[in-house]
Amino acid sequence: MRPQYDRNALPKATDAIPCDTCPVREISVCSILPREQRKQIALKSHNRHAAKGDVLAVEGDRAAQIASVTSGVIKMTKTLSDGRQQIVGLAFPSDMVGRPFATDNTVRVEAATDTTLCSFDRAHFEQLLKEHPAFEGLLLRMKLDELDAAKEWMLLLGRKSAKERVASFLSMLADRQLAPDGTRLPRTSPITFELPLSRAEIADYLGLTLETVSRQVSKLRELGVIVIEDGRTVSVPDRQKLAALSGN
Amino acid sequence: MRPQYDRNALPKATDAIPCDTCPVREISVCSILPREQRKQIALKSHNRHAAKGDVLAVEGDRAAQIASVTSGVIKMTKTLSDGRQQIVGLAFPSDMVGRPFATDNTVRVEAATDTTLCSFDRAHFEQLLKEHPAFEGLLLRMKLDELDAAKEWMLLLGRKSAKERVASFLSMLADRQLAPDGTRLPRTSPITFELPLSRAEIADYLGLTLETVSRQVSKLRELGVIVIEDGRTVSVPDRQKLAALSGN
DNA sequence: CGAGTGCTTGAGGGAAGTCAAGATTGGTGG
DNA sequence: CCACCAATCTTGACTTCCCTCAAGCACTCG
Repeated sequence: MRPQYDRNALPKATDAIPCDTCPVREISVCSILPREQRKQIALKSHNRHAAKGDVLAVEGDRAAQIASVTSGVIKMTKTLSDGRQQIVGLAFPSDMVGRPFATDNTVRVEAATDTTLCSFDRAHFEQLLKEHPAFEGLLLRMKLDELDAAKEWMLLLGRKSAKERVASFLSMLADRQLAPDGTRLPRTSPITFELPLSRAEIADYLGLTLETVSRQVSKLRELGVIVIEDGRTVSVPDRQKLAALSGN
Repeated sequence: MRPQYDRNALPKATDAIPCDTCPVREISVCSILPREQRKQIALKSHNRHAAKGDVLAVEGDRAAQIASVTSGVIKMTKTLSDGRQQIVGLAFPSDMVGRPFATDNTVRVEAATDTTLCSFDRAHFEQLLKEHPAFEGLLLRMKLDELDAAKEWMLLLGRKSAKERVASFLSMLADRQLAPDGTRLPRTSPITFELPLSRAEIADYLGLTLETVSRQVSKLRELGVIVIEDGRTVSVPDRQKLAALSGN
């Protein structure tokens, strides 16, 4: 069965990178598995690269691949028939994308930035889950966390003001930044990072319009809560202050 | 450690009902397990009843129980510090409530109607998951479905108009109704059902105000898409027509 | 029968959306 | 290296949909 999207947009296979040098080896699904299991799992996976904008799957498409993000950011979107769009999830390094145990995708999967992935055929992946209950257990835990995050986002989409949404988004990004060695950073220190999304994409994530996002970013800048180094680079001198504007 | 909520509000233990007469035996988690495993699981569970309004857990509380809903509807809510509320999930018969593998609840759990539950201590439940990979696998599948539903809801909260939200909600309720024998109903036939939520609760679920919900329900009634038998009882003569107003 | 609760309807206001210029940025090729 | 073009972002003016506030209605229960 042919996929409906452009084959050229598919991520290209690259030379296999052993898990030992994987950028997220400390925090990915694989991290807590014993070396032996890890090796078996590595055999079934292959490293892929996706350029910004590459579409990995579309709504209604056959769900063929499951992957762990090793660098970059993947966005998952849903679209109404008249074109209104909503980003329903972002996958950062160590997160999984793809839908095990379903024949069809319910979301469009697209690279928000240049991305590297550790990818599995869905059938192989499901086989691994069956053979390694520890792996399945870990995936369950990850999905439970994802569900908690989704609920948090439902609160944002249902009840927060535009300013609170933008502040929450920036706060979330700050919290998800990784140190150069792939480990997580403390939750308090000042931080500078690249926005992985355009204003339009941020709007689609926050349930706003791009103009509203732009206005609210400007207001946060005027308040001194954030510093815009250039359009896409943001500094947060005091994360408490930003968090205070996030509602909650 | 004492729970922070009123002990009197806790569901009361009732006489054990064997799985063989469980109202959701055909569709619950347990349904596809072999009889032997089912028996072991039943040993660890107990039937409980919760009256409408009973609070089973609050945000920040220790996560102590996991339960399968056997009748009624449970709502899960999140609240901002200034009182704004959002319902982030409903659990219908055969759905699970509770958060395995986390010490604290991130949501408030409350009976939206009179409810019966098949309940487990969290520690026992986690033990069962460990001992029965098939059970764990099934829970994973359920949580993946729940995640899909959450994403669908994010689209609603982020992008749909008030009228589309109300139509989507009624459409979803119609789809989730069970026949008297506990099996699922066809997706097309005309249907009459009770709203499990008040106007205020519907508003909290849809990210609207209760006045807006009331107005939109009135408009759908004027359009002839729904018939209000009495304040809480709704008939949908043509479900296609209702679905057409849901956006998507 | 009156009080309480939940629901409906109306009038007015405000937060975010829409439409429309400009300003910046970044990529490309001369 | 710089100039140009397209894409992205910002800002402004106006509109709209939903929220807020308020009043009245329909049931239920003491």
